[in-house]
Amino acid sequence: MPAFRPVDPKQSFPELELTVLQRWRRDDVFARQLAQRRDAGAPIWSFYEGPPTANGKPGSHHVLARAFKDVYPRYRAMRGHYVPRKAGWDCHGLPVELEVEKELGISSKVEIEEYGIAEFNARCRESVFRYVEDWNRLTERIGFWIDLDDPYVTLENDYIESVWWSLRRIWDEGRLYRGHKVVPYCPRCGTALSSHEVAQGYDDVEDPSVFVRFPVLEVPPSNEIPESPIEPGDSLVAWTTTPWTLISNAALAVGPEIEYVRAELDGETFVLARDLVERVLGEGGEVLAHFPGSALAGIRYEPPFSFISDYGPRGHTVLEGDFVTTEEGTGIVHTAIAFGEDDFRLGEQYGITLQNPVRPDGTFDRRVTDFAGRYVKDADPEIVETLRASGRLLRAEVYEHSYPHCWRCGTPLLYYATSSWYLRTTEVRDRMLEENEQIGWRPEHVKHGRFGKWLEGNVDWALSRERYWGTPLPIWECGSEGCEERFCAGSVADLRERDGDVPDDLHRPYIDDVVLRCAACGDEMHRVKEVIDTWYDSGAMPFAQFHYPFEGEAQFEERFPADYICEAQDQTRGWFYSLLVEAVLLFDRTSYRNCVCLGLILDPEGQKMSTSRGNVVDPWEVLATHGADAFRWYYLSSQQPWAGYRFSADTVGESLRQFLLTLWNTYSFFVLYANAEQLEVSDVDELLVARCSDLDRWALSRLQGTVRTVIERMDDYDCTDAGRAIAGYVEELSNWYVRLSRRRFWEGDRAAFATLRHCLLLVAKLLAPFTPFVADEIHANLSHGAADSDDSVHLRDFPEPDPELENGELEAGVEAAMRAIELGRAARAQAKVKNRQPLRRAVIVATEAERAEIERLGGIVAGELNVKEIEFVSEEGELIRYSVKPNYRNLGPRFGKQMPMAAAAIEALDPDHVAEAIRGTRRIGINVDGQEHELGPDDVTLVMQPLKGYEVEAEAGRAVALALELDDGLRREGLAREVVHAIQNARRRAGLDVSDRIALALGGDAGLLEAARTHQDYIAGETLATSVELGPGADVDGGVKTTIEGRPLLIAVRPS
RNA sequence: GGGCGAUUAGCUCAGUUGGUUAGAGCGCGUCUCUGAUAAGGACGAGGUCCCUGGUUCGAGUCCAGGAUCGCCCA
Repeated sequence: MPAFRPVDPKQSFPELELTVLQRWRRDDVFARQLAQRRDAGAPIWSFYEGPPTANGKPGSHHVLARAFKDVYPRYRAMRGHYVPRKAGWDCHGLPVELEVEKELGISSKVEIEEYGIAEFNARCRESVFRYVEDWNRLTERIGFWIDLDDPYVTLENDYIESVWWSLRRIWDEGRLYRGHKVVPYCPRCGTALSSHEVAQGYDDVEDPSVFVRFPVLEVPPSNEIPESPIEPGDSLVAWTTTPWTLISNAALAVGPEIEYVRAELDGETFVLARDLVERVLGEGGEVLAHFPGSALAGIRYEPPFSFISDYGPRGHTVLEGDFVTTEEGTGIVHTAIAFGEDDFRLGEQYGITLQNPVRPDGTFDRRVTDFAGRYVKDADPEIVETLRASGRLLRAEVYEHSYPHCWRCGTPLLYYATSSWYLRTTEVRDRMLEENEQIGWRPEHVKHGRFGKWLEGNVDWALSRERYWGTPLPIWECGSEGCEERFCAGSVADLRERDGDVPDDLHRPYIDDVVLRCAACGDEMHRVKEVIDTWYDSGAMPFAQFHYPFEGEAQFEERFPADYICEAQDQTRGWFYSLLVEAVLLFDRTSYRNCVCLGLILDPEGQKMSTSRGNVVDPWEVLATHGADAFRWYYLSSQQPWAGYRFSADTVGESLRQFLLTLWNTYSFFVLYANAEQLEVSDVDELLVARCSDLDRWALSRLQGTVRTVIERMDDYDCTDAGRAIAGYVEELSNWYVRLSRRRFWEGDRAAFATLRHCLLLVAKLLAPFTPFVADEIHANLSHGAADSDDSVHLRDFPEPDPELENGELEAGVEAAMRAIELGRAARAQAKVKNRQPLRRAVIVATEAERAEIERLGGIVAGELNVKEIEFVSEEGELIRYSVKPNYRNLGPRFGKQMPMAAAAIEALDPDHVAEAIRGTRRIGINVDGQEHELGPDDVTLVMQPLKGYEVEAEAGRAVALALELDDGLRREGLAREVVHAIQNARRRAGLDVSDRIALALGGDAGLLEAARTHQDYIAGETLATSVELGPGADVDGGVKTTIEGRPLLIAVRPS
């Protein structure tokens, strides 16, 4: 029974992960990690889960978010925090309703109401959990530790009640009000559309484009323009593409800074913006005077229609508006308060009375006698004709532009003033900006960029939706004429107190049946019909997830605000905003301290991944082929997450090969030889630094720096750099430490085993937040061996760097040795001399300091280069030539403009003298522009030029030269190594284990056999041969035949 | 139309406060090594650092303008 569970070097990671998952489940590891910290009174590190909606299958982009939501909590937990992680589900909203509408084959509010709100909402309720099992399965499979057994669910009565509580708080502060606003509105569906919906429905259409005369009636005295005063009878010219809104014309708007003219054409006088005279009037217009728009303010004019005239004192006058441009039209803007956002704002600013003669179905009401009952767009041609008949029409054209349509029914949208409930967020705008300064954003630019800009432009939140499946707005209004009484419920108890009969389900339609008694007049109060924007639900999660303040007070307080949240960048105006604004409204502070924004997942062609494009990668496919660790590792380390990902299953495979397999091979190497040596865990669990080799100490030293970097980067929410640091270390461990130390492992060197085990265990801990499966597997086997244990790396503390194990000089030395090895290998390749052919000597060019370090590792360097001896040539060697380069970084600031001259002067210096100057035995200077400058050692760099007569490779001041001449001894040795190589291949072909002993027989070419005889002990040792037969008499029957340098060799290998 | 971001090798990405020969991995070609490896190593091909100006002794890096792409919003 081996001490360590044998490791399959070709292990399937997906299979491995499933066994680890079972272990976690069996040992209840997640719960124990939580309990361990909680029971120890560890400080809380708070994470808020942004709730997904489970009415669709989770995709690969959800794996991205969940990987990032997992990695930092895991890290913090290992660093000693108690990190509770409560799952959540977002349940309400229009997308859910649309899904259900699609199922039912209906597409309008009328149809929903015919179908029945109760049944409709019941279907919505069912729909939002349709894929919850898929979500739970995926969440567990990718190792996202979050408490799925006790999630917050936004449709539950408790959650709704907490939301009500918050709305009541805001109501009490006078920040929840009913107001009017112009919104994109579909008259056929009878509902406003969200901006997201509007964006889907832009379409090119042809609309009428009309220029209309607005005759001046009266010019206020203060506005007289001396040169050429506007006179009654002049025509102000305005332009519109929606003639039907002219019926509601309430004012004209001009830009105060824009220049306008009074111009004559065919005996008629027009007023319009200077820049647009030609476009509107043609060539013939004669300009009489020009003046700024402010000179027009207050002018009273005659409106084109007189159905409605009561707009208040500033009605049908010229107003100043900051939104006016001269890019199209006339620079004078027809203003219809109810049908445009700018118009509406202008109306508010000047106190224009809001008049809306268009009914919710898009038809004119009775006041518009001539057109009453007509759908507004259909009335356009007749309206134009009427204008023509009355002499008001200056010009009518057809205008093609992109205009929004209802994406469901294709009806052109109207911009339409409708009443909504608002949160007065503008009152806390400055507080939000202040709190935003406290938030750590990743990437940093979000703070003052996308998010900060959004906050600066804050407008009151239109909270209500005239829909069905959402948290009902808890406002009851008195139905009695003239009674303004309203009541905002802050709890279920509030309703009961007012004798409301509270239903079991707080959703529509049941809540609509709750009738209260008006406190003022005693009449009946009914709930308003609206539900609230589902974003409010999600922003309420800091308190609503605990049913605060009705219960869960302690939990709320200890977890508020969150230390960390993470979502995709599109949440800037979604969850990131709703969380902040609600927290500031209710608690006057932000609800999160750090926020990581994730980018988009694109397909390999750079196209956004979406179901409609059909380019989504099924996460289960990735998990089945490469596994969760590879999936996570790709996301966490391949690049900064906000940059977005060019994603395909293949790129995940690449990160698997690149990193996880390197790690796994190193680990399996350890286990293979530890078991071959029959080591026990206790043989290697103590790291005795005193018995370690330089290379051991090097591996340990590099590890400390890696630990420090990982902690520093993880504390800064930069798992990308942290992951890359780990990958860099694993690469060094595998390709330098293990490769150069192999012989020690074959020979059972305990210090090597203890070192490698120590490093791998620490790497497993560093990796635990990243690749929790493979980290736990390696940790389990190396710490306990084959013994069964319920220990887990995830219950351990994160490593701390140990300064005792750090050795900067050693690291520099090994670095120099590595460079020498790399250069030597290059020289061999250049000379086309195989590595197996020993050479007499390598000559290494190095500084004195490097020389000392390389000499410490001389054996390793000689072995790697396969040379008998190493010789050093330092600066003083006569074979060396130098060239001198200026150090721009130092000298640039000193010489400034004279730098080019200084550089030329330095390059002309005698390199040998510079070398002496650097050693401090001589002083040296240059003369630039008649001025003398002394140079210090840091001002110049010496570049050593390679030697002559050797095969050399050189780079940046280092060089390695190889002596290429061979003697018979070296040749024989080279042949012996070729023979070993051939025997090893034969062993492998025979299917022998690395530790199997053999009986060896060799036949064939006499020269080869002679080399083999000379180095018989070496060959036997290398190939684990207990007996060696050589020569013509050797029993090579059944052996394999091969050739070395064209000479035949027969090899027979038998287990002994 | 506005805001934000990106653009470096065929592909995926690094590139520090501005410092003079711009890097890595993958892929490709040639060679090599193997007593762990799906691996490792060497060499090679492959670059208008998106473009144009500017600042500077010096710009992939800083500034301005433009192009293209993406996101968010109108």
